[in-house]
Formats: sequence, structure tokens, C-alpha cells
Amino acid sequence: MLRLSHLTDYGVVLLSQLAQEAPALVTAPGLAASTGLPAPTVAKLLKVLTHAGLVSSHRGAAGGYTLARSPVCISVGEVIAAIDGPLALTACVEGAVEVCKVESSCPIRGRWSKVNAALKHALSEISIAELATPGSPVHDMPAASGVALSH
Amino acid sequence: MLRLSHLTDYGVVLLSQLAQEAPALVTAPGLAASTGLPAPTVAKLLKVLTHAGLVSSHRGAAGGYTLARSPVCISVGEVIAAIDGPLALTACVEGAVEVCKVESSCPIRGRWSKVNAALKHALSEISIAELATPGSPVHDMPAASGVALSH
DNA sequence: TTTAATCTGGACCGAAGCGGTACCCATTGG
DNA sequence: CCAATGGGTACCGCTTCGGTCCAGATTAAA
Ligand code: FES
Ligand code: FES
Repeated sequence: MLRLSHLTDYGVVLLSQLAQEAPALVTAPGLAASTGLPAPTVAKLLKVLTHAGLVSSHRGAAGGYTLARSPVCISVGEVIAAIDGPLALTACVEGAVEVCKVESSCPIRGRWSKVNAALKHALSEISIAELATPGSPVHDMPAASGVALSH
Repeated sequence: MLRLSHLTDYGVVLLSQLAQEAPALVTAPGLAASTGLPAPTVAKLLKVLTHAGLVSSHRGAAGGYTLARSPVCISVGEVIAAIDGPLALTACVEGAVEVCKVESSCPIRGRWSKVNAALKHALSEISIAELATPGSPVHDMPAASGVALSH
């Protein structure tokens, strides 16, 4: 139902926690403790986030993780793309690997890309810092419109 | 990977096709033929869309389906909500039924709702008509930002 | 009245993706 | 040399999704 995967959710949580713990070096078990997430999952996620260049790792004894950049420079979209893969709503969006089976006789051909771009843009406008800090809406989001999107 | 389900994709395709076939009454097998989608799936989807009030059904011989409203008044978000369920990115977004397991010690508590609202708004701004008609961008979408969202 | 076309609702099943776990290797500071 | 920590990979059970099928209700037309 257009949900984020659990891993992605937790990934954002981890980055927010790292943002709150200032420039300190935090270990994987430490993060698991402070967030309440299961330790093995945290470790797995940190590997992925490191590989994506969102966090910096320091190996060896007394090692740990830190944010690679300022939290205001990390967008939610980047985190989603790092863990869940590139944002491609359908098979027939520009950049998707697979091809749409019914592309020949489809009334909307490549026009899904417009929706995809809109979502990409919306996600790139929200930074980890906005999610980590209590106050600060920063962006004036016009209250989700009046159209009913819930059941 | 933040994909739309196949059914949802097809649902939008069906509505677009209905929008193109003017106010004509189209049968389920007819829609399957014109879109190239498997007939049983089309039938299943039309039931759901009817139940959601997006299409009108006419039973009996010479029956068929029609759009319930003008295609410009049907947003992509509505279609997604009708088929995939309400847009709730995570378990801890306002309106979600389940509760987040780590809500007590979570650095971003209910702040996911901001992201959710942004996506809802983006999806409610795009109508079926925009996807069904060849021209007309209508909305000035600022080219999906520069932030890399692909792998 | 009879017939045929069409929608309605529900049940069913196989396949794929996801979440979670475990294991062992590489690196580094003490 | 040793202990602590990250790095990588492989595995497995569960849930969900996509797709199919069938019996029943409804209505226009012959
Ligand atoms: S659904 Fe893929 S091209 Fe239309
Ligand atoms: S992830 Fe649910 S409250 Fe933070």
C-alpha cells in the first residue's frame, strides 16, 4: 500500500539519531540501544548507509559511525534511494530497468514519469535535519490538500 | 522499493482508457482488449474501482463501465488510495492503524507525517486527465531537482 | 418468456519479496 | 598479541501480491 519498507523507516531513524548525537562517534550496538531497534538490523542498515556514502565508518577498536555530511544536506529521498533502491513507481518510468509489458497499447505510455518526478521532488525537499529537530517546519507545506486520500 | 503495486498501475491505466473513450459504455473484456491487460485482472480491478466510486457500472446485457466523474476531478492519489489502501508511509503516521514499536525512544516520533503529507499533496495535484491526454503539462513541475535519487 | 450478455462477490494458490538472523573475515587501537 | 568493532555474505520463514476461477445476480434484447 505504498508503504516504505521497514528497513528504510529504520534507516531514517538511525540517521536522525546520529544527527542528534552531534559529531560523536557511535557504535552500532550503541545506536541500537538509543533507538530501541534490534541490534542485528541496525548493523545491517549501517553497512548499507555507509556504502551509500551517507555515514562515515571508523573501524577497529573504539570505532563507530558518524554522519558523512550535515543533516541539512541529506534528503529523505536520498535515504530511501540508498536502502529501498531508486524511486520508480512503475515499470515504465524513465530510469527503470524493466520494460512495461503493455507499453505498446497503453493510453498513458511514459506519462508516469510526471508523477514520479513530482514525488522525487517532494522527497528531495525534506532533509533529515527537519525530521530530527523538534521544532522548525522550515518548509511551508500546505496541509495536504482537501482531496480525500484515506479510505 | 517504493513501487506502486501492479494492480494500482493498471487501475490508473484503465481509468485513463475510460477517459479517452469519451462517455461511451465499455465492457470489461473490451477494456482488456484496448489496453492489452489480462481480462480477469481488468474485471477484478473494475470491481474495486466501482466500489470506490471512481467508475459507474451498468449491469445486464449491453452493460459496461463509465467514469463516475470528469477525469480532471480524479486525482492519482485517489486511485492509489482506492486500490492500494490509504497512503501511510510508515506505521507511525497519523491515520495508520498499527502502532510503531519503537515509538517511545524514537528520535523523530510523529514527524514522518510531514513526509506523508508532502507526498499526499503531490499526488492530489495530478489528475487522471493529465495522464490520459497527450499534451498539456498543466502543472509547472521543476524538473525533479538536482539531488540524485537513483542508484 | 426465454436467452444471452454482463457485472458481483468470494475463494484459491503459486511465487516473489522482505525481515530477521547467523556466521566468519578484515581492521585497528591498546 | 589481543580484544573490540565494522564488513560482507548467505540463509530461511513468513507475509503479501498477482493472477485465476467459479457460482450467482441483474438486465436488455430476441
Ligand atoms: S503502464 Fe507501462 S506504459 Fe502504460
Ligand atoms: S519510526 Fe515510528 S515513531 Fe519513529
